[in-house]
Amino acid sequence: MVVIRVALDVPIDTLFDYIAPDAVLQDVGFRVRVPFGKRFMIGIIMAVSHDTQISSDKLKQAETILRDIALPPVLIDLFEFCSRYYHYPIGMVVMNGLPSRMRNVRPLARSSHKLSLFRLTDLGRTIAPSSLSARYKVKQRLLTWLNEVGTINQIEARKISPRAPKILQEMQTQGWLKPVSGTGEPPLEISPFCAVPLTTEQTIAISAIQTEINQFNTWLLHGITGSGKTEVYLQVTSLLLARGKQVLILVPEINLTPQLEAIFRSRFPSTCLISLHSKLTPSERMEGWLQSQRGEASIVLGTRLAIFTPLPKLGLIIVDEEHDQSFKQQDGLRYSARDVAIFRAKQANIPIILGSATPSLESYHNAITGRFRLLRMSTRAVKNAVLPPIHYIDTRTHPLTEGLSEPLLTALDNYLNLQRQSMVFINRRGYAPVLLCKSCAWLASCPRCASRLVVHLKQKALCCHYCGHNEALPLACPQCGDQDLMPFGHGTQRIETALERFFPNARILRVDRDTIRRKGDWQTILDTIHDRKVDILVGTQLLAKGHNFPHLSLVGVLNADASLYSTDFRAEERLFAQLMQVAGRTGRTEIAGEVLIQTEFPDHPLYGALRQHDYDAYARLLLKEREITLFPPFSYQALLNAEAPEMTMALAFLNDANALAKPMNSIEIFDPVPAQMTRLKGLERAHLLVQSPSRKRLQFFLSEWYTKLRQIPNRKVRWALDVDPLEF
DNA sequence: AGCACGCCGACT
DNA sequence: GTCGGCGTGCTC
Repeated sequence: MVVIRVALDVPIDTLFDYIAPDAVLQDVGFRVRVPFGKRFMIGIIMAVSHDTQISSDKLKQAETILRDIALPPVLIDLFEFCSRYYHYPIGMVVMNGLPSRMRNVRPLARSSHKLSLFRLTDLGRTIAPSSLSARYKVKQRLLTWLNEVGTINQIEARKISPRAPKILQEMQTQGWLKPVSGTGEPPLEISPFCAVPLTTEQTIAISAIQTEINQFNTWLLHGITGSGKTEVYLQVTSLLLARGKQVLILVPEINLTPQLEAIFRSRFPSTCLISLHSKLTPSERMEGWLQSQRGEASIVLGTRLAIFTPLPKLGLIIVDEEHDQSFKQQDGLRYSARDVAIFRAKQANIPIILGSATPSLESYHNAITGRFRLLRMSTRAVKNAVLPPIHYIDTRTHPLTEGLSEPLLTALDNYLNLQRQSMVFINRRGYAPVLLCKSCAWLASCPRCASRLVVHLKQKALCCHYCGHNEALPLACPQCGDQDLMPFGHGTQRIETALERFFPNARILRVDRDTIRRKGDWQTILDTIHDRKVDILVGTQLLAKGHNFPHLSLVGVLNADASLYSTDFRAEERLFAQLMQVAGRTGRTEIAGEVLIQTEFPDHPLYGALRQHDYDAYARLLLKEREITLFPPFSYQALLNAEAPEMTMALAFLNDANALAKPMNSIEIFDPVPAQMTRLKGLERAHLLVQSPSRKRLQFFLSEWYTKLRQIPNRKVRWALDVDPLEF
């Protein structure tokens, strides 16, 4: 009797056995349609066997094995590793990692046009976009793109206009375009053209990686902002493309994809590059997945979900901004794409590069203890570009008007007169974070969360930044009826308004999640900044991440101190990284920049190290503290999260869980406590922390504990384990 | 997660 | 009498 073991998208941590008379060993990895309870489901065959533990009266027969696309064995191993390490049901791990389109039985037709990639013919190159009449706006934009980037695919075209695919066909019949086959043949341009000579540090980094290009190594590329990490990525990528290998590049945020994509595309114009992220339609994602799986896509660039892409010829993984929290998924399968990437590189025996100006303390510790190989780049790549001086404005002696100090306003005025760009950074969107009634001290709070509602004056609304709850801005206090409601504190909208008053002639642009949504396009904002159509930028950390603004001279930081009081032991690490990133936005060209930070604690060691741009000194200081307190990276943690309608239920569950835990050597279990965000979306939340100096022992403990936890009869409590948690 | 069964209250 | 509330239990 032939039995197949199937992974199904259900929250039960087991595989399901089915009789499949026609199954063979080679069917592992194929999809299969099976009866499950009263319905049918699509699953993945994880194993083929001759015996089963399941009694024959329960055993059903599989309906059809869909032998169209198979998951390669390495991907199955990867899923199994994730299920084991993160203690999450195997079927849900598998389905989380695959395009949703695969759950559909509809044949995965390869629509012919999706593959096509176009480039200009010699005739096409002679046509200036501006020579076309304004009636052909789409055609103009397609030509401009092609002139700048070299190639265009269907997905990019559709972003320009929904009619673009048709117009591309038209341009092809006009003889302006020719299709390029994306069949993964080695690129014509093997060594990429680099306009600027490499720095010594770049050369050293590249040749170090090059000498061990065929084996597993975790390289920590610790390069200050502007030191040219991207150039190192490009050069190492070209080495592997020349060997016919595939390269996987992970970026933290979707906003960073287009930028890096454009750089890679212009450097490797005839190489098939695809980008994978959550904004693609299910079909687009499926198509990208298939191109990767067939080995046609040579460069795969994407957010954390891209780590589960099948890549038969994988030769290198790059994780850019490796310290970024976005690599950790915060719900469902709580995986760290960076850590999974390291596993994957080891599995494939290939190098992995973790790049950052401010590495996570975990990675930094691994580098100085020799587990990772450290590559440093401490000078800026552009000649004469220097790191900007950082000054502090003591807000105890400099009073604030609308959140802004007089020295900062003077500096803004100076740079405005010099026609240089400035940026004011405040990590809080909206107008004011609190709405307060002056007569009865009522505070606007979210009905579903333990959070304050944020005033959004322009939309005349109160918003919860955790659950999205939105209500009209009240005219009077709902508690006492007094009309004296006061917005308290400052957000980007309020700073924008204040700056408009202080500098009526300046062109001010606010950049945060709200304006991105409204304008619909991050790219147009970037263009506006690059074309110097803006004098003062006001924004959140969205502005800080990875972007290069050559005309920026002044960076002002408001409200940085908030993180210094945080109970989160990683808050300082994050604040330091964030301020280093913000400071790095300026002085990237020959023209020196300047950073002004408003703070109540200018003598805090964090600010001292920041002034020196000394990541190492501060990282070592933080590591000392972590060593004494036995926090990560000197211990490994797991969090048991529970949520329920009542806090008592959540805590009761955690107490039961605690009682079930077998006391073990070098495993420390803390008491259950309410989560930082006590209530979220109407559910009360609590957790229990487990800590151990040994990752192995922690894993051993968790495996045993998890099997017991699964047997607790499920009351109204939803629970999940978070291994290596970043949020508490 | 679905989807059943099952046992109590308020309706045509 | 039965429609429907959601507690409990199972899915190979």
